[in-house]
Amino acid sequence: MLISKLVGERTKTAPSDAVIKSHSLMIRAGYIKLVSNGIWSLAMPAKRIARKIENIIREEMDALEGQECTFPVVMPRELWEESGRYTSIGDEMVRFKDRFGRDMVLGMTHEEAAVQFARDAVNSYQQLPFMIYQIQTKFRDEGRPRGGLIRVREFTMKDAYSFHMSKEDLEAYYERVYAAYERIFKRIGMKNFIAVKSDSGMMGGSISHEFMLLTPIGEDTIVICPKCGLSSNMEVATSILNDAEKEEPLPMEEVFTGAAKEIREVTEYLGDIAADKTIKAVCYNIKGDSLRTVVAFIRGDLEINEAKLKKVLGRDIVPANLNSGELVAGNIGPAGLKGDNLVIVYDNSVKGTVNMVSGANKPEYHLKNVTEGRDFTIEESFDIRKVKPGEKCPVCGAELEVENGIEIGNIFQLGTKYTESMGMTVLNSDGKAVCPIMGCYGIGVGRAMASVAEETADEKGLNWPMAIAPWHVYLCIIRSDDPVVKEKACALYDEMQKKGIEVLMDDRAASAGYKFADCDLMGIPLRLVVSPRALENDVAEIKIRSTGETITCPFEECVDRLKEIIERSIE
RNA sequence: CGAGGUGUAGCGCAGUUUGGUAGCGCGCUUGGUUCGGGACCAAGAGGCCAUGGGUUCAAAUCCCGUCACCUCGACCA
Repeated sequence: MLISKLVGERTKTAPSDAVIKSHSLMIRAGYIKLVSNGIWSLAMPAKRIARKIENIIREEMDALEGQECTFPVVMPRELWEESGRYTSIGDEMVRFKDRFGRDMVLGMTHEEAAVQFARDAVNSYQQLPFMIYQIQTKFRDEGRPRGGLIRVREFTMKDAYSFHMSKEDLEAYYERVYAAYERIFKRIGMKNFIAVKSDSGMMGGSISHEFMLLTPIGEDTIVICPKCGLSSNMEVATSILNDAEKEEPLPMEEVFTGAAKEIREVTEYLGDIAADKTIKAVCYNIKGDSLRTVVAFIRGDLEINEAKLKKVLGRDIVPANLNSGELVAGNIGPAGLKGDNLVIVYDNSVKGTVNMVSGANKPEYHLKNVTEGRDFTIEESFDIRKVKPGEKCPVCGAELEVENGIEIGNIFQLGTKYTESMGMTVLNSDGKAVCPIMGCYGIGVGRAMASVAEETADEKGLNWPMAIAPWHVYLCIIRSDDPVVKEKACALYDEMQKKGIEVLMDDRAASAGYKFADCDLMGIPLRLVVSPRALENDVAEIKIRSTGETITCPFEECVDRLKEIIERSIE
């Protein structure tokens, strides 16, 4: 490819609205162009990277006996009603009518399509297990896309679906996919990633993992044990709290606290009270049922984990509107709390507490020395709290750390949610119809690309690992107006292409510095300079983008040297 | 969906306070001089100032509405 003909504008100045490296640099290097909020066009270099990532994924999926298919982007409402997700999924799924007035949806995931595809074709246990996958466009109408390709509405995803006769078989296959995912992310050049236990959310199913790139810009929060390696998404992470000191219960008393409502205000008002000696109430409404209010009690220094609370309730929740009800916002406490339509949930941290401060359920007053078992009684408590750094690992007891990550892939043990709801059965060896057990496995291609960019870019620009670089070599002609130089460079260009080296030639009549800067910005791993100076000495100069190392070699040998470096860095 | 911010040439921005001929840098075109880390000179091209409605002799500028984009939050297989 000649850079003079490459469509995609490279700029010296960063777009003012891009706040993360990969977003800003991919725009500056002419890789991506915004079309609409969360919707991008990819220029040739980005498309080449995407294709290389896809091919690596494809190889690994094929090695797992995967069968590549394509499912449709547009599907009819009826298909999604079979699984019940036409109504259970919210605004994230785009719905529209076709010209005949039929309800259609844009695919945001393809469990329904995969089951619909497989259920008629597969009739016998002898055809299982199998895995079908696709690499295709998804559309999810995100509320707030951000960060360039990190969070978008339209994107390319590899999604795979496996079908098994037994849980054991699924588990064994799941392990193989897990290992394949680790290989995929390593092969595309990602370094600082981990697999974490995750919430299976609307997907259904039980066991699931997310593969996360650890980075401060990540939107997900991950709890990691530095000692035993246990790592979980914050949504499901658990920890052990330090035991409270044993205390004798003191008589409960009412204290005036005026306008103090938040824990910080109350502890400041009362002077000598620590936040962990308080109980706070956090209120929610059940989604679609605004009459009922969920009151979650938790120790004052801790935070409610809404994902866990949702699971305990089995319902979706939204922040409560307390203006209309009988609750006294800011003064809610477990002792003496009365009200119709209340759903009270206690966090484990409140169980067995002694001499706590909590709301008195009337304006301007709190209670001191509230003691569980005497002033109120917990029949059942749950873990509905967020883990904080420094709390103890539930497995080994070491102090947990909290980091941010970008989710770049996930794997789920789905179970029979879709095969049951959509009526997919096969005959087992006893001739009995059973629903196959499913797993599903996703990787976002664009997000993986942006994540690698984020991890490898430096102050000069992008910096692609050889395995996914848009081109291996940036052939930089200094003095392209010199016919001898130009001729030599063009000969090299042809030779490299014959030998399978992917090369981008800078044939422009620009200064050396200008070209070097573009090369660095685009992040091409190797730079080959052909110049009058080098030709005079019959040498060529190779510069390695990632290390800054420069190699001077005899002109005749440079293509072979490049070939060798490329092969060494892809293995 | 809530709060805040921004829309002026392909990109980055000034001009808006105090209404009066649409500007700068980069990039682009042409010619010339340069030529190993974003060269220089000269001459050009390119804008319905997001959009709709007001106010005014006159609106990028003042008023009202709408849209788009960005940030934080909510939401998110």
